[in-house]
Amino acid sequence: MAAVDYLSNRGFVHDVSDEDGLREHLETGCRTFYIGYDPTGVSLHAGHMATLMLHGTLQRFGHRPIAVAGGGTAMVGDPTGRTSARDIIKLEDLEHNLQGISAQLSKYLDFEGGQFGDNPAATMVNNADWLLQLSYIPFLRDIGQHFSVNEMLASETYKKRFESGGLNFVEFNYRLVQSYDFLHLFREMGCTLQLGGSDQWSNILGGVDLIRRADGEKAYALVQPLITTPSGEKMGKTGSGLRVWLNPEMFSPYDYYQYWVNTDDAMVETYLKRFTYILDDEIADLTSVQGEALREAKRVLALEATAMAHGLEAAQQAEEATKALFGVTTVSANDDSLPTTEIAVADVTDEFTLADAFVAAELAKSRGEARRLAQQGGLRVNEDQVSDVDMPFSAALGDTAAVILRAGKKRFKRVVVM
RNA sequence: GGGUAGGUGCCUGAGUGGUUAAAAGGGCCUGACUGUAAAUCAGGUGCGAGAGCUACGGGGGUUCGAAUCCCUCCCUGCCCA
Repeated sequence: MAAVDYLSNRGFVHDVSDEDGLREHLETGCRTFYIGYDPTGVSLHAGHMATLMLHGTLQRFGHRPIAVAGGGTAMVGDPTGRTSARDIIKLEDLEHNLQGISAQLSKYLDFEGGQFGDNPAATMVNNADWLLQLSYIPFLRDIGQHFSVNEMLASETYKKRFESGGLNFVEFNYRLVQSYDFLHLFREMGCTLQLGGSDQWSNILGGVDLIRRADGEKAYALVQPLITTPSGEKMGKTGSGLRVWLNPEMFSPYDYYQYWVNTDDAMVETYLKRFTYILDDEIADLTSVQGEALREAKRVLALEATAMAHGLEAAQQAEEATKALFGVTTVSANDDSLPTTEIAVADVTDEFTLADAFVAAELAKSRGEARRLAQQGGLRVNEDQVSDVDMPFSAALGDTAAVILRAGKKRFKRVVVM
């Protein structure tokens, strides 16, 4: 199947600059393409999944991916889709962020080459390397001349910013800078295609236009639909607003698995298509059912997504823990693959109450909250409902060294006294 | 640079000297119902066992008492240059 058709079937295509041209282009050789990653955090999160999958998919079709870390553009700040100016990031943070992100990219892209047949290796570059050297006057002369202010002002992106408070000159230049990236990669690395989310459409087209105007050459743009939850939220946050980080230190594989297994019924098919490499037929089978049976599809989704981000072993552990907690078998407090909080023996005095333990395990923000939860019947030690959060933790512990604390139906922690 | 309107809890947004830890909505949490889904319903939602403490952009002041009045600084929008 042609790459373009696969992407289209899987729901990756929101807009293409020249679909027939691109199909032809991708079928007649190994092409170089890029996606930009914003290094404003130390870790990517589930909101980046769509991008990572798009990136990895095309590599599996034998094309060469470039991941562009926006080290330079992060210093400018993309005004797209924002109602206020982005914080401009500090240089030292940037370095740190780039390291974290590149480690995660390697889970989704093959930087060695040959992992999926004869695919070329992916490369990562930092646009700070060329952007920071630019001289203002030559840039204005060579690049600025190709951009129409009228056109930019008319665009939805900038119009919105005008209405909601205005934007500064730095942000206004973002379009030129990102377009220049594409031109640079085209010239230096033969990159002819830029991918992104549909919010990047105008920025990416800016680059396509620039390549045509400056060098008289053809380049392509393809953007994918942004996925929102049925309640209209962007992906990548839990209900309580926590980011679903890919870094296991920041968001455990168990929680990551839970994030996916809790997928809304209506989104299961979309997610399977976009976030796994499972074949179409199998997806069709999994999603042909209704009601409770859909949970199997969610299980597969969660396992695949977790395995990709954290490895198969971690994903299976998360699945086991899930079965134990929500299934018939009981959880063992001795199972050290469960998310665990360690408490020093010395801390477990008679003053240290059950409420303190729940706070320590991050299942309650304060003792007051633990108390409220208990009143509402939401706290458990192992299987037993907690009625008195002021009892010493040691009493609840008995003569064991580990217990399972639960808050509500879905949150739990294994607590071990060391 | 001048004028003007603002900055309240996770968010939107009331409150203009005293029962205001701060209306109302949203969000979130817990429970019921379920399928670890959605929808619905009930309760909860600063810290503290409590006394009490801390909170309405920052700092200072007036007052028995301030989110509310005064001074000052910072920030944002709008209009003019």
